[in-house]
Amino acid sequence: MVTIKQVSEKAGVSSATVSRVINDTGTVKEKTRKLVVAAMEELGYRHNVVAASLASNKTNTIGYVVPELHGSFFGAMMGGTEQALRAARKHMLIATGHSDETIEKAQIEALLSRRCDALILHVEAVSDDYLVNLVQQGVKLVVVNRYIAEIDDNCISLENVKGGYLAARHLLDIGHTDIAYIAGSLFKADGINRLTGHKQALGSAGIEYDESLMYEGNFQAKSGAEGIRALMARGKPFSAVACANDEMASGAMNALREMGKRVPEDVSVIGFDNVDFASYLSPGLTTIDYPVTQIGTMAAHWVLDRVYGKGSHEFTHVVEPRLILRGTTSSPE
Amino acid sequence: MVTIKQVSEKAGVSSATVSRVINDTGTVKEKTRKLVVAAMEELGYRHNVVAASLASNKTNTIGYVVPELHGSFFGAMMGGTEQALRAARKHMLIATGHSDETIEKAQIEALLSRRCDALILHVEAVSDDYLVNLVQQGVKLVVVNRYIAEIDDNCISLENVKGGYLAARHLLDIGHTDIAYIAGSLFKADGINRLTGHKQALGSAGIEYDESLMYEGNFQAKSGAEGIRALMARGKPFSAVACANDEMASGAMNALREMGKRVPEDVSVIGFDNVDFASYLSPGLTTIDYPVTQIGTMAAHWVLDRVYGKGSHEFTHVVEPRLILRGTTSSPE
DNA sequence: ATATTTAATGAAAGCGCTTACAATTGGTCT
DNA sequence: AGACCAATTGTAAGCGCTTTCATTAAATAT
Repeated sequence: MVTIKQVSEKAGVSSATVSRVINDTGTVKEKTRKLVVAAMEELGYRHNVVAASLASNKTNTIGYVVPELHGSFFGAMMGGTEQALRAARKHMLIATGHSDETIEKAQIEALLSRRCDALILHVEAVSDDYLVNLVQQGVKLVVVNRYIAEIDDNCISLENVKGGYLAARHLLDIGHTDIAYIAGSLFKADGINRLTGHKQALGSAGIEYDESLMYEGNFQAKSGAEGIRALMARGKPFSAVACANDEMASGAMNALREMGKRVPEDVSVIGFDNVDFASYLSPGLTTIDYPVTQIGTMAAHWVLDRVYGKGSHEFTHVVEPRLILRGTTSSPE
Repeated sequence: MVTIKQVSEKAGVSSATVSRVINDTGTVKEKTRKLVVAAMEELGYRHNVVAASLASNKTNTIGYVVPELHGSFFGAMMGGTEQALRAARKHMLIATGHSDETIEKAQIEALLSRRCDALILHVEAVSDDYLVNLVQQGVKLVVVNRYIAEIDDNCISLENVKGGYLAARHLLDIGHTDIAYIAGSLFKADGINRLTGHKQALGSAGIEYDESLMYEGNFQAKSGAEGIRALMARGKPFSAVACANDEMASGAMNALREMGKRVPEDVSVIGFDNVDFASYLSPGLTTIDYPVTQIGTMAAHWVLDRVYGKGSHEFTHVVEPRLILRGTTSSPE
């Protein structure tokens, strides 16, 4: 492997000067710069970022923890981050936490051992205190999709409550009064918050929330179908069902059809997230947009600004959900 | 930041010994090991992997280049890799190539500068020669979804031709003879190969391939819809359409419905890839399974075996597509 | 008890870079 | 021409670890 030393000898300068042209720091006369560049090319020099990181105490690497890699959700988020980071020549070290506290902590620890300059965390199992503590220790991190008051500047989150509200509000607006709800896992913040918003909308319309019209799923398509079957079995009629995410909504749609119900003529369905396949369904799924790519981009901007000082300060800490109207909702007959 | 030196002083041993307990190399008496561990905990020591990498000339990091991060395809692939790698305490540095030669090369170069022990590449724009050359320079890499004869041991690919064949074969088997084809971008190998398989199946059934029943899309849902409209406009009747991926198939299904055609009664549709939302469509999309997670896992096994010598040799270089029967195909009326 | 192995530790030389700081060069101004 | 300042380059001390080799301690053999 060619080193900076060899390049410096070939170019007849000191290694400090070679370092200067590589990093474009300090002042180097154009003539010597060319000399160095020529030497690098001739020797086939490849910069050793590991050594540079050790010496400079900077890795230009961002650690990223997400629950899972499969599915389209986290890919969209990371895609937003990557695009913004690439322009600044930063790289991403990716790890999955599997919504398990031990794994999440181990992954964060591993990323810190690798001296990531900053972390972007979509973690679900680790406690607020743990994260607050990290920040107090001086770890640069952004928490995504989670709000923690003590470190609110480090958080970027969606107003899940509002999203839940918006979905129910839409169904109410077009005339539904008997509205079922298929919730996500209620041990997750998203699951609870979306349901809370749903209840608020019902309340504001003077409709009492009925526990027997709620089914707790687990955010997977299958549980959406199971939810419909369970709900129907309870015998309580409903003309619309709000689901805590699009996967469950698609499962619900299929189950409804299997039971001979038409969507939206017999039952309206609304999802949450607006994942890419929502528009592929037929009819297209009415849903609540979770601007996931935008959140990923904002996390990147936070890091660029706060950690590398290249900021344009282009970020907000709370993003707004909004209704995406497609074909799975209509007024009750 | 606490260093190995400070730990060694606190524990009353040399830094070499501390290094030995951290890496579990060499022989350390149980008693001194405990001493060291206690000192590490007391001081809150965090191993500096960057320094370790420089000294050992190993980063335990695998560089990963994929075309894009969004969509569910690459997430599934990386998920397979991550799971296998995590068990071996390796990490993934992720970069996107955007199917652009300049970007792909720059990303590969960047990952090499960061001294990744190995690369996993899903690249589309870079030439075969370029990759062969890298291998000859001693770069450890796996090329995914691409076959290059000179470095066949470094390749893991799907038999795309066979997949295309299987899809058409299925349509033929259930009685279709007028079969349209919506191709992927034909400047990509996948696009060409899948179409080639399609043609072969037609040929083997004694049916002549008709250019006017082929539409070149671009792998996006929208182009599937456009394909249907273009095909219908040509006036040539068809009772089935094979699509080069699931996104286009879903676009095609929606366009067919908009034009008053039922799927599968009027027109059968078959996709390719078996992405996660294929089963969410209604009816479920009949498609060709591309075992993407498995491919990701195999890439990891290749690296573990060839680069770290932890191999169980659990990998094959070619994976087989297979038919997934759901509800979008049926015999013509 | 002494010689011979083997296990456990330490000393110290890097790994390839960055970055004060010092030294040199080349102008510019009186 | 002499003084002064800015631009350019070099010197050398780390960054925090791994690893070879030498050394010492412990175990086994004779």
